[in-house]
Amino acid sequence: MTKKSEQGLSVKKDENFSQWYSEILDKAEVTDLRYNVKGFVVIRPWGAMTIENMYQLYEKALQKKGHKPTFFPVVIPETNFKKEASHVKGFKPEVFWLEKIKGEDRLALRPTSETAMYQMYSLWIRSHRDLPLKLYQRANVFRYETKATRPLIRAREFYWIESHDCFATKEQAEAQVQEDIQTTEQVMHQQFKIPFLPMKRPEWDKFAGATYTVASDVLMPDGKLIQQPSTHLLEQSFAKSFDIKFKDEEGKEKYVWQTCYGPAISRILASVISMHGDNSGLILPFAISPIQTILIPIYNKENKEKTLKEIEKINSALLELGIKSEIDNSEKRPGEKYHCWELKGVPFRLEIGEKELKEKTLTLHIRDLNKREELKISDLKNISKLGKEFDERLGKKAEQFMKNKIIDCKTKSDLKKVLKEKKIARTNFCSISKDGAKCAEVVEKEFNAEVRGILGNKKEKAVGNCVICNKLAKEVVYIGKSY
RNA sequence: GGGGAUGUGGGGUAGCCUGGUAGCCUUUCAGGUUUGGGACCUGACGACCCCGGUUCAAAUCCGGGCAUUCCCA
Repeated sequence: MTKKSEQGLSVKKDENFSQWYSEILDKAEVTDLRYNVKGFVVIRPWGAMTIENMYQLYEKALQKKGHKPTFFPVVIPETNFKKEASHVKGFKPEVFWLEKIKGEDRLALRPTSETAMYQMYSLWIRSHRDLPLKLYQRANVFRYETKATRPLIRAREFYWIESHDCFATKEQAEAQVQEDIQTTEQVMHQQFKIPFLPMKRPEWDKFAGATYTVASDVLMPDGKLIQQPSTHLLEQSFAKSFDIKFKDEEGKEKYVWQTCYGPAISRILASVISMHGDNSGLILPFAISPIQTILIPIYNKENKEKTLKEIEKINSALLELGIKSEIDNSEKRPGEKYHCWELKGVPFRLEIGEKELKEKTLTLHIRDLNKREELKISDLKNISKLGKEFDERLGKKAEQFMKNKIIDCKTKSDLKKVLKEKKIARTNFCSISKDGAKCAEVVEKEFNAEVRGILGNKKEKAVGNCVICNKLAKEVVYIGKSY
């Protein structure tokens, strides 16, 4: 085995995605899997800094739409947790319970925070003037997953944002669901460059306690769908259980209408890694990379001092421009540095050596294109523009990947073929209310796939019959394999 | 959900069948020489997943547990 394959990635992304994914997490120093508790991983600085950037962009978008931050306790008393019946039923098997402390209520580690936050909401909301109330928190949550866990993809602890909103009317709450879909579009798609299908889930697959759920499905390179941010119309089920009421303009007491929204940042990172990465390692969008330009000095004894001095100047200029820039001053040789930073997915590398000093230029290496260009020192200010173009290329590529994978199906054999090709089927289906559950079971048994739902942000009209039972179809659904 | 495979220094592995000295590559650390695509020299640190059983003797055989990983549905 050559040194190169020992130190770089030993598998190709399209040949063995699972192994590629595990290896890249380790070698790019995103996570360390050796913590040795099933479903829990250590997130290392490179991963944590990326996650931090993602959090900031997400929170900024939420705040712009009127959400305010909070922090709630990680523990939820059992009595609270049990207040909303269908919520308990849905989550009960997944809860980590703390051992009971004598004389105190038993405590759950939050799997999600409705039952923590809403008891406070009932204290905070009194008048229609308190509405809408739109709060969120940055939180880690705990779920006892029984399926196979995968780092960042399906873990027993994950890092997310959950926003919980209260309104005076149902219409406002439904508008919030649409706003949440827009937020996913603006952040996950426009900024992280992860395209998605907003799927209104079938009745049998909605969030425990919700009237309906719209979840974003993202396609992974192995052809499986992964659920990303989901938004839920809770209507008044929790409001009634937690007694969240307000007096309207006429002095009438009413229950609030609620929604909640949960983007799991650590899981979105899994999609970012999987969607954009290549056989050389990660490719991080310019918008979220902890380092946007890495500067590599190349020198010999004679010009070392001069080179380092010049590179300091360039680094300062970049920092001044608001670019996250760093100099790699380690004692590794240039070639090793190239490989290292390509593995970590830094968008741009600037090389500065004798040639550049002489010509007052820089050599710019572009990660996704694996191409070198000459950049004049006077053109440093173009880096942010180049960063935008960098992200646009990632976005286009991702969209193309997704677009080519949604195939219209009319028959069971179409369906079989499409799923075998690791694609998503778009097809007529009898119903996503309870009536359709039987057909969904057939899909699961015969094709090992799931009915993911209908588009959540616009209506697609079904013309024809259900692909399974052949009765008149009410819906156009999307069917795919999933995580 | 079902099935298979594997646990040996930080990482990758040999040894296991046929019980008896834990070998190799890499990383890390120290010092030195180097610096335009994964450098070299010298030296050092560091391991048999856990619990039980068989045996004079267990990395090796047996049982259980835990963990990792792949495949299928």
